[in-house]
Amino acid sequence: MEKINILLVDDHRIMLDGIESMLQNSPYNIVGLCGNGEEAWAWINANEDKVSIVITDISMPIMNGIELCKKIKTTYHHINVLMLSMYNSAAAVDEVLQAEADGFILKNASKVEFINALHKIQNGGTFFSQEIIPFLYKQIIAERKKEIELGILTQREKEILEMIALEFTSDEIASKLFISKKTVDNHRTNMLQKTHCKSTIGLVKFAIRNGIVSS
Amino acid sequence: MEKINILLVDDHRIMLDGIESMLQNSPYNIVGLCGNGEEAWAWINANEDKVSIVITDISMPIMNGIELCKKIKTTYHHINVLMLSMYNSAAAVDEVLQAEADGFILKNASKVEFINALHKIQNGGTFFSQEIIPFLYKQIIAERKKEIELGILTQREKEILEMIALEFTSDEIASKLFISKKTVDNHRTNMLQKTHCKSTIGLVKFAIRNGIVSS
DNA sequence: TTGTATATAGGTACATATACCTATAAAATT
DNA sequence: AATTTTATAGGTATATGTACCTATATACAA
Repeated sequence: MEKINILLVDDHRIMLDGIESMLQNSPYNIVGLCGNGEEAWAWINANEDKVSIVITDISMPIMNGIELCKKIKTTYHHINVLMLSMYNSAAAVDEVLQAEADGFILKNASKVEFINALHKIQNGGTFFSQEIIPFLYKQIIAERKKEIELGILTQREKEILEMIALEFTSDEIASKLFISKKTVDNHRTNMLQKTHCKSTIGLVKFAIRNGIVSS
Repeated sequence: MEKINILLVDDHRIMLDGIESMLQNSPYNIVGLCGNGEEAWAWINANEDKVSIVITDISMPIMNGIELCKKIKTTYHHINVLMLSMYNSAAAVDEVLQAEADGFILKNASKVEFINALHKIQNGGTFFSQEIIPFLYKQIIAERKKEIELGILTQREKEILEMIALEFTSDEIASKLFISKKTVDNHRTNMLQKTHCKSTIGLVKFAIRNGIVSS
């Protein structure tokens, strides 16, 4: 039986060793080891037909796993990607999904789970650690809330809110948008009502919370 | 030659495997494996004379490596501790030093460095990864900057800034602090000057940026 | 000990924001 | 076709914040 070729990408030597020893006596064959995304990307470009699955850490120097995954997915559709992470943070899960990885497991996964993930991915499926699921769920709920929270404002209101949070006064905003100061103030009043904020300060915190501006 | 007994503590199975394979054909003998600090602490209390060196990860569930190290160092002076970390953050290094660990290396350390660290520690010495030094320096600079940013405000100013960011008006703050509104306004003016902000909005963003309040 | 920073408080003037109104035209929705 | 939302703009009054001042007592540092 022919073995499945795997490229291992991780900047932690111990991790590479650990995974390598895990895959002994399995149908998976490690054909390459890389210490960061850039190295891995060069390797793949030189050996695109020699690898079926790329197992990559998320946080690495120079080029991280997310970027690597995005590059792979836009150029080599036949290569599947399994992401590895130390922590199950909502942000990480989100990034992995956006990078369109085929699987995401934590580094404390058991050998059984690991092999299982590879098996599913190799067969065109996806695999996400059980531990990630509740986090993912929370993330989805949070995203929904975020959209709802932002959804209560119109495009114009968001535009004005951004300028408010950028420390422009109503007068300045009016000038920049070629509208009356009075109109800007009306938008302010409406936003205060909609967001149940007491003052501009609350609006600014709302803007930061929802990613309209950064602090 | 008698082997040196080692207790391995890490919540990542792959990491345990990796270290175990690294220590094959070495004078070190792994006599126990634990998944977190609490487990390890119980193990040590039951086998205090069977272990010479504890190799422990820093971040673990229930009880982390720092706490474990502190407990070991206050009760069992003869046990040496080598801390492992995924990242070389200044905060981590600082904590490791405070916990009085005998060594601190990163998880991407080579086998040679690993064995070297154990050797030095076993002989009553200490070992810290070279890789930690430059990062530590940067981190310290960064920490200093942060402290400077917050340090430009007095305690009272920070107190008032927090209340401002919590959407209280000067009048309300004055009432709560039993001072004049005029005093509060003076603090505002001073803070605006110190932080080079245009208005309260800038102050609030400053407060959020520096962790005085959350958005 | 002589300055410097801090916390306090007042005056005056001006700038900015907010709370109520009304009103109109275009766009979207029902 | 009728209704609602959105973006626009005005009036008036008040609330809140900001820019300049001065001033005092205390604590801390050069």
